[in-house]
Amino acid sequence: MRLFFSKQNTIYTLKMKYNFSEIEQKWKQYWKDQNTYAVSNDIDKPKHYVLDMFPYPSGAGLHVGHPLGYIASDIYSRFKRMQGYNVLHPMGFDAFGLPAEQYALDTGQHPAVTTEKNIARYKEQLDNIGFSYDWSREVQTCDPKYYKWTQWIFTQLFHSWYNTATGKAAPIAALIAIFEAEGNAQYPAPKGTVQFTAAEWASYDETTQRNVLMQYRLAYLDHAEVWWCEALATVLANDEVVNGVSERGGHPVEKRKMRQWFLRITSYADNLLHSLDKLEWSEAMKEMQRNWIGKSEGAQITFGIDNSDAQIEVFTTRPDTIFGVDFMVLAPEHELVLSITTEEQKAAVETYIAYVKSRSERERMAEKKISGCFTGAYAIHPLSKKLIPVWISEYVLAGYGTGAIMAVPSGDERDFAFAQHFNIEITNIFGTHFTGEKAYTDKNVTIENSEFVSGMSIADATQAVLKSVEESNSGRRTTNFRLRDAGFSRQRYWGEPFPIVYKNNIPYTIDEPALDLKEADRSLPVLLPHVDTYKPGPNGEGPLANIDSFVNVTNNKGEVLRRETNTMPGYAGSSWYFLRYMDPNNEHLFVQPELAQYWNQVDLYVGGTEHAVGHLLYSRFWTKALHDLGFITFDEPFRKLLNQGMIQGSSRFVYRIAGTNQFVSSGLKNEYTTNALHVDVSMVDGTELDMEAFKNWRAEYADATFILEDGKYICGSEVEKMSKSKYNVVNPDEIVSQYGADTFRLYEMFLGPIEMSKPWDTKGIEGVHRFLKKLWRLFFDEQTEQWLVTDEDATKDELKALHKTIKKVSDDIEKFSFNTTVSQFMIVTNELHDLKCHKKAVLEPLVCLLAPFAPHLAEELWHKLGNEYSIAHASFPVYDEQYLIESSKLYPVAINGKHRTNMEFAMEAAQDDIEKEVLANEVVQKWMEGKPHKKIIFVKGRMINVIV
RNA sequence: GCGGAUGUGGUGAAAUUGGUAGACACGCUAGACUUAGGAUCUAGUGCCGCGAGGCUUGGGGGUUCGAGUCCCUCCAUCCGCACCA
Repeated sequence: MRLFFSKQNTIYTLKMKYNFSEIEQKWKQYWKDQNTYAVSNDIDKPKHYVLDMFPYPSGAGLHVGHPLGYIASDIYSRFKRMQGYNVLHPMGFDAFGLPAEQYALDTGQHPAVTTEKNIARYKEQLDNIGFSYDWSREVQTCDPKYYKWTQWIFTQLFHSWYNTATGKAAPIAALIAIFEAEGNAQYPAPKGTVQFTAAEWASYDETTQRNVLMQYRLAYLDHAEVWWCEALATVLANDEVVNGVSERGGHPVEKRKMRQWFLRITSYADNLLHSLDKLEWSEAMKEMQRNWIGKSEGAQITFGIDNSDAQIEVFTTRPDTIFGVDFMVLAPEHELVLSITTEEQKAAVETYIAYVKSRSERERMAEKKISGCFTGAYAIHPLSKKLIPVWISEYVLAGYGTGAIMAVPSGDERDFAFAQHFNIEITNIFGTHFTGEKAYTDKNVTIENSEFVSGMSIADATQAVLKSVEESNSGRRTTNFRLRDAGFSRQRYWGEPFPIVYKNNIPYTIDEPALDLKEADRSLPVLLPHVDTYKPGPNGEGPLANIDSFVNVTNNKGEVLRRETNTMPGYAGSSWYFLRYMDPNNEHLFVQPELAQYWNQVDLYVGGTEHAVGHLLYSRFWTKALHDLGFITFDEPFRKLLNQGMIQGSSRFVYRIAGTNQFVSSGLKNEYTTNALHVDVSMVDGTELDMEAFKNWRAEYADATFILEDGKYICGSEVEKMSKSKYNVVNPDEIVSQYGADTFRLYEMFLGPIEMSKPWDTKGIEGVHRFLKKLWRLFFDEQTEQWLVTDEDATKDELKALHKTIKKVSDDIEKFSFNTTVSQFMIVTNELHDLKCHKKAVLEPLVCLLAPFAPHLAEELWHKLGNEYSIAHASFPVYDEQYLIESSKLYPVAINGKHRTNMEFAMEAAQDDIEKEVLANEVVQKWMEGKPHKKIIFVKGRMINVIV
């Protein structure tokens, strides 16, 4: 049996050993007592705002992947603070959401209770890692003091419209004034078709007027499809629907239209697109937003229907191909489908629609199998007057464009595949370019076989067709966006209630005089009521519909009115939280203007790419709307964005021989038929399984037997997402207690570039831990328990090592290249050990450099060096070029591009002299094999290459 | 399907942006010190080869005196896709 010696024994016998747990506890307490990280609104100081995407506090707690970005932003914050900036670096919680509600459904525990518990746990875990947050500025989106202002912003959006003439949101009162003066001829509704004069407007009753205004509001009611599960009598989120059935219970689901709130983000599509240019985000991230917004220029063209008054509007980016139209395709949900379908096709169309109802949008887009159904109807070509069959197919989506396309199989791949599959004859409009084998999609071509545009380029043909359809009133130029208005309703409990009450089925915000609500019901926040059950309400409504005392409001006239029972989605609270940190306790304003002006944009925003198009787009939209309405002075929330990668789990597998309780080691598994099973990574050292631990893991493995290789059971491994179900989760608390927070912080940074995904490997942490111990030994002799630091003057070599490090560290932090910074710390520590340097003149600046990375250890050494204030307020060292100048360079010398030897030359040596010396060199002569040199390439300070 | 990214030793990675590929670590091998080692120190460690030397940055091709880096092409893996947040 092996003997294990406890760490504690050694720690207490050697006092001067690096005792991270003692050090870290001491300074955490000190920072707390001294309020070291409290941020004042000192508006005379230069500011820097460093923000993390706040977490959703899940029941599972943090795993080692979560803090990666937090560590990076903390390093940057501490760095900026030491450079003299007033740094706002807050943290909070995105605390409304589906998981807490699901947990409540399963266990009956109130989401408020579990959320509070989870937040407490998160804070404890975060504090463990030594972050420099100002917790007095914490926000929680589920706190009524916070969501009061989320509701307030919603109210502003409800009472606003987007004025296309000014390109800005404006109060709805201004729109009403316009309607009263001139009707809406100059201000058509974004998606509506109503037109009226001032006189007509005046003649409308309140209901009609409100309905018209609804078509303009930035927050508005409309109808949209949601996943409906009859068995659960509820609406489901996309990820609650798996393989076409509900995740819970596996019940069938279908899409159903419901009245929902929306935010008119599409009004800002162009603005959101163009102002990307002024942001310091990665091109990849901007590209994702551009694609999401999906601007495309084209035309909307109207096709009549034979024997019908109905008209089909299509959107196309290729009006030039209009004479190549061989069929039309409507989205199966298109409103005209049932009315134009002929009797003979009715049954087939209905069957097809039923099939599509069970399909998610993503399935439809990814589907390679072609499907569709002929409606029996024929459209009339607006120019050639030819009759064109009208089909429906899932590849046309109702939400994009007009939900209908003109199909040009010779020029579009999907149309081509569709035509082939259904044997639709293809018109060739590209002459010899189109072979009949596949669609011709190249844009550099002459259009043929197309009446008056034959022989034209695509550009010319596009203009000619547009002119023609505009003249015949059958089409117009339009810009289409892929971006859709944001669905803002959830039929759920755990979210912000809407500050909306209905009167005569018309929504009003609670403060509107028309409702005449009692004082108590007229002010924000509308509190989320306590419930006893989280079951859905009737008719697909959320749980709030079950609570009569919430739903019914009696106004001053004694009328019983009805509250909105939907709640807001998860992104409501997260769309503006960065503003609240600036002034978190203000009871009168969502943020005081002077503070918003001072703290301004977030200078560095750190978070994962998974938010590329959701959260980041919505926050930009809210910021722009708040800016237009005059509440803040900037129209982009996040100036610079840093995306951290994911830390993946490294899973371990054992291989059970099929039908037995015998497990075979990884290397021998191919000799048997086996099933791979995840095992908990904590039972595996590297890849070697602790067989005893495994037997004790679960009763079913108690009498497991093993087939070993070299006396060991070796596990298989695979990199996967870190998750409980894969038993590969590593908890930061464990790492911190074993190695300390400073080691943990350094190791996460050392793992690789911050924006890259990488697997977690606990084994590698020894390296950085060793480095900290080695650094410690520059200050202390562990054997003699002596403080080694002296006041001697530093040598040239020592200063060079120091200043090289100052330069590298400062440059790398600005580039967010933290992994190379840690390497540099290791390099300089190795160098100082070799130089036996224990001089304060070198070590003190070094401690300051290290402070953002390993704040506890740095604080300890800083105080041991005789400083009385926190290192958080020390100055970051600045390098001096004079210590870095090199007088000579060891050049690599290559012959014909192959590196053969190295030769040292003075930096100032003349090229002629260098060439002479190189040619005279023995090694060089050997490789030149007596041949004359053609030329010599000399790059000063870099290399020498001799060509023969 | 669309969009975004990534491929370099046994492993995580570095490379001054076109100039000595593999810094810094992990792991491994050998040794020193030690009552002990999961402390510390020393040496070695991309691959092939006894050696001289050759090969090597996912595969193939190209530009260049010189390519991990630029261009073309193919392959593989990961992430997102609108009600998870």
